[in-house]
Amino acid sequence: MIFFIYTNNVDLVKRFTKVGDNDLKKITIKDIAKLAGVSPSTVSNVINGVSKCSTDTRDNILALIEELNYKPNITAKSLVTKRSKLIGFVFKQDNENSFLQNLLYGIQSGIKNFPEYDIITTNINNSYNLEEWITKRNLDGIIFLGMFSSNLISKIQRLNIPILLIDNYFEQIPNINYVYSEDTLGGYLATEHLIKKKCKHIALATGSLKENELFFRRYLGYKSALEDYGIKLDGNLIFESKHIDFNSGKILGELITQNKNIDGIVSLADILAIGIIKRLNKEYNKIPDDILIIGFDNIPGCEYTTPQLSTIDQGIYEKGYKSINILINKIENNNKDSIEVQIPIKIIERESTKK
Amino acid sequence: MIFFIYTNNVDLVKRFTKVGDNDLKKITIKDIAKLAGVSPSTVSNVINGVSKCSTDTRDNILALIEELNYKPNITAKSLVTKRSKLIGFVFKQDNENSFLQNLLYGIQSGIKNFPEYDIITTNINNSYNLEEWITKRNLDGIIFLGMFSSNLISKIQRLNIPILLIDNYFEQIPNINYVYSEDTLGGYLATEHLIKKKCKHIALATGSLKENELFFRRYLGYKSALEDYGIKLDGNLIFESKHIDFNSGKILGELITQNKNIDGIVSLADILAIGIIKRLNKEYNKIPDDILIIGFDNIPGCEYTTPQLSTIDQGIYEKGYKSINILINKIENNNKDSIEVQIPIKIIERESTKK
DNA sequence: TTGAAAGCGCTAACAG
DNA sequence: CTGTTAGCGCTTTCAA
Repeated sequence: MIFFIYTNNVDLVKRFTKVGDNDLKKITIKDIAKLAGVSPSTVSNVINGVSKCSTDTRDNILALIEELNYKPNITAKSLVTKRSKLIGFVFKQDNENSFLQNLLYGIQSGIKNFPEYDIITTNINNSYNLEEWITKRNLDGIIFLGMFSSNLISKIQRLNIPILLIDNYFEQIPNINYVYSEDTLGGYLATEHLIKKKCKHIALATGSLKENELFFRRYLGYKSALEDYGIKLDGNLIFESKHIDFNSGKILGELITQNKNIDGIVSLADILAIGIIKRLNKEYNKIPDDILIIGFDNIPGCEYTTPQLSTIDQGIYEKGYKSINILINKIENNNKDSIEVQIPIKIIERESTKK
Repeated sequence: MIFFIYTNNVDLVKRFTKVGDNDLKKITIKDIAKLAGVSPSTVSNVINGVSKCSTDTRDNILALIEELNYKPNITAKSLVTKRSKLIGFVFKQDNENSFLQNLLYGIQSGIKNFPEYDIITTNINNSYNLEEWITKRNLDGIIFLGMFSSNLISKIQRLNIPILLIDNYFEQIPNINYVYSEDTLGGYLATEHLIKKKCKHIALATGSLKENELFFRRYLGYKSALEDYGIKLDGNLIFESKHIDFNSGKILGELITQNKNIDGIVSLADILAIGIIKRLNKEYNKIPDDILIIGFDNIPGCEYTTPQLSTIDQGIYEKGYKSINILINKIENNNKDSIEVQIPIKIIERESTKK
């Protein structure tokens, strides 16, 4: 039988426990208790800071914990407390989430403020049973990135754990938390930016406005800006795409080239804008001389295009960081109120609108 | 006191357990046992398929499990089996991992072949104690993406769990598994591709050849190809960059423009190539007329540039998918042999080498 | 301020 | 083929 020790003071352990020279033992709360000459419950109390005890025993126990590098077994703890300290993170493949890395990195960094917690990820497909996953792992909370059906979300809600939606806008179901960008403002600023550059016929490239509230909000910003500057909204200048990817962008680009009046494009997703640029460059190399374009998201690809794409930065890292903070606070405080947080956006001017 | 039921047959439970109308109860193995009129261990045996039992009791138990939608509590199981069924996935922010999403998606998809297992992620920074994380969560195995110091890996190894390194080449430490691409072949094919297009002075854009074995192997392919086609390797045509990102690419591009002889570039990372293209386009718009360029990785950004970047596709999704498979098989079979798997690469010809 | 005892939900001998 | 028992490492009453 081999045990493992994760301690620097093997001698101390050997002195008090039956551990041979070649054995290794993993320290438990009992070991600490025995060495400190107290009961396991006292050690547990000290660790968790519940009920006070004499400074002496406290210090003694803490010193031992430190010296033996004791780490409580989270599994055992979970079993009794019914908390896994595990947060689920769910995302789909289908959206061009070039920013997934950043977001996940933000989440991972943010969760380090809560040393007990960890992030566990999955994706879903038709046959995948998310409820089972949550139940099986006894998740304490869950984050969804992007659009998921309200049907799914409602189901998950029955499991009675805090839910946080990133970049999703549903009918406001209680006990669901939202983190998104200042999307409407972003749409406004992007449009205003073009207006101030003297664009008169500003096209809108977007995902589905009926099915995707995210785009709809950005669209509202576009609309308001036009109104504020006395430009009439022209439905013919709105180009919707079901899919949000590079090739769909090229298709929109194709359509846009057919209207020679257009002198500005607000693309509500960078990846569409990148496709549009690709298509426009093919026809005539006139960005930004004849036509300006601005995107939304600030994905890395914005820098790769020629010309480089102006855009609305949506603070992706911060989104992840904030999200995990909010969710864990909900969990810890057992707070059922629904919260909505907007991450500030900012405009990034690059070559595609430099005139 | 409120319980939760995750079952469709509340009545059945109520009949046998003290559960009021408004209570909900979470099904345990004891419930199944009681309802089936057997002992918990028998249920456990059936679930885990150990030791045979009469078809009758078996069917009966299975039917109940199905009907009550019983899911074993993985935490309780972990506590006794000492297996968390949790695989750690560690990556850094610093490399431009535009492919992280794909890779992670591959991992997540692959892990669905092992319904008990899940993937738990973290990143590391200077102060982060990875060993503590692994210990705390009692991880069954761990995957590293990219370069990590052999120092770190050795430390982790002491924890005695299977380790799998993706895109990393260390001195071959035993019990460590490797998944990487056919990097040398890729370097060879990329170079040969340019040679066949009549390039005579082929520059190499790369990360550090001393510090990063990944690039070194790709470089070996470059070198072999030149040899095979009787072209002398010219050290002046090798451009190393410490960092692998877009801006470093632009810097390399700057250097490359200073040697007017160069008529082909093999870039051992797409992201460098994209920067190079950006810089070259500024000077003279002569890709692919005067100078060809091919990258390595096939990240989405390859399509966004003008011209679009030819490259070596390294099967990122498959890498993730295979990796998790290998690792879990190691765990399940308690197999200590070290394994190395190469994911096949293929050349993708786009505009930047179309001549 | 501390400890004894029970138990979270499961598995693993060992008996029967 | 099945049940009894003990116990994983921790927390949580409750009593001392």
